[in-house]
Amino acid sequence: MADRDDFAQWYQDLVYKTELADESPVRGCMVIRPYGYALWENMVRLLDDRIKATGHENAYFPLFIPRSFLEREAEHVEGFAPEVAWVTRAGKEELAEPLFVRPTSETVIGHMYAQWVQSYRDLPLLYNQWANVVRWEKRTRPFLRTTEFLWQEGHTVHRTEDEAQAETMLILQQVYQDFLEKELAIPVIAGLKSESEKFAGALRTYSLEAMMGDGKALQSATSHNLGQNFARSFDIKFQDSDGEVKIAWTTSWGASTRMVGGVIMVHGDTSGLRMPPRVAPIQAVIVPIWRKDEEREAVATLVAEVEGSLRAAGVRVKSDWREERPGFKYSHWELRGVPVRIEIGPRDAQNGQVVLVPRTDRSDKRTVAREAVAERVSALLAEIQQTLYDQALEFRKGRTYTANDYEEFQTLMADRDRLGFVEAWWCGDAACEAQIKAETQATIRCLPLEQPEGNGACVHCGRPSSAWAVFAKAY
RNA sequence: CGGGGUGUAGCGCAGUUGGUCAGCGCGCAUGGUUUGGGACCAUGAGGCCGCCGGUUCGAAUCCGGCCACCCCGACCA
Repeated sequence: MADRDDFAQWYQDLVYKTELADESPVRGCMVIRPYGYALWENMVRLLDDRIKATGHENAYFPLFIPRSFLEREAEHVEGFAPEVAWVTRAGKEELAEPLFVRPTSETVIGHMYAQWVQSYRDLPLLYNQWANVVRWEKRTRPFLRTTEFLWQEGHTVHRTEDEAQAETMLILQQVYQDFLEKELAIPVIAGLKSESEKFAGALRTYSLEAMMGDGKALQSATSHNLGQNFARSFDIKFQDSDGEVKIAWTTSWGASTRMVGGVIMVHGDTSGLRMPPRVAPIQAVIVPIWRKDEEREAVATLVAEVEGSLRAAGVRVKSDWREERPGFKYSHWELRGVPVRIEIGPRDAQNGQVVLVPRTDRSDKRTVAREAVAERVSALLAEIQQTLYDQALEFRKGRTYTANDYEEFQTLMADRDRLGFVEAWWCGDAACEAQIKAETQATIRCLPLEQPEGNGACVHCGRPSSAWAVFAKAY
């Protein structure tokens, strides 16, 4: 576990050792275990709150979709066909029309929307669904890329292009960016995807890019302005107030269990996970310490009291009464990333105090009076949440570079110990982008929303460029 | 789908000139001593050595075929 030099191995070991997930009998699929699922549930709750707060409603659409639907949007087919799983038989019967397992639901939802939208008065239509999807990827990694994964996908319909664009940005920034930064303590860069990296069938794709502990980028959420592409293919039309029949504008946006991988890779350290308190399945763990029976009794009384007051204060707390030595329990919970450890031993029972130890700094032990525990733990959780964010941002800043020429660019991308984000001008030519990828493995993660003034020379070809891009190796 | 690798106890591995080669560490069970940073002792449970076939008196070990998984690429949230 201490070996983070082999980051991929460190990551995988951590996922399994901490019991977040386990391998399944089916290649590329994983079992999300209770500890991992509890984390996901907390993420779902906080993200769902934001989705609803911005006016969206949840619905559910079917897992199976008729083959013909996939073929309706040309770019969409091309993009997803290679990784689609098919159902061709039910029992002994061959199906008249094969069904595919949704890799995403634009098609079936578009089909339904066409029936539900008649008038401009029906708009906007703002629905979201929480679902599983299947993409038959060649190469998988737990949470980061699994054959089946869990996510939410929002699908909206609008009257005007401006409205659709506003929705796309609202989701990107007010929903996803806010969620990632405030709840997961993961700083992200919001930006526009290049043409070659955009969603199959979209007009424009925006994403949030986060830097992992090895300097690679993880696309953590995406928001697509689909323009009228899907509306045209699926016949989503409405009669406007001027009496004219118009084609609608749609968006879609998604965030998945991949974000769990982000939490691991952004915050994890050589001792294991570091759960952001806001989503930690267990925010504080009480480790009772005793030798003799009478000590245990005195300790138990204080543990019960502290546990009660923490629970009353809304803290997710657990007492670890297992017959193990304290040191064993410390490392056990550190590995699992519990933000705060509370040690309660005979000395503490005697003095009416407890010892708080933040996961972010084990040497920072704090002795707290029993009456003040709830307040102090709550404050400490907030402090840890902030510390994790600050450290992640600091790390990203330290590994973000500006490349003035291609040689410098290549040097940066080749140095494993300094690997990170490289910002540079880009001419906008897909050929240039492809060559950079072929030569350095780095891709354009996004064109950040915040663009510098003026323009410069493309880092690859030197032609005049007005686009400022973030390049990185990506997951 | 190309290149490389590995299949032996729940996990990690050793054993592969054919015959005390069914073993080690961790974990697990029971009992005891321990307990403020990953304890120790004792006693146990647990494996058709990936699968199928062949060679042989005898195969984890040699031969042939198959399967699975992992790593590195191309594809991707």
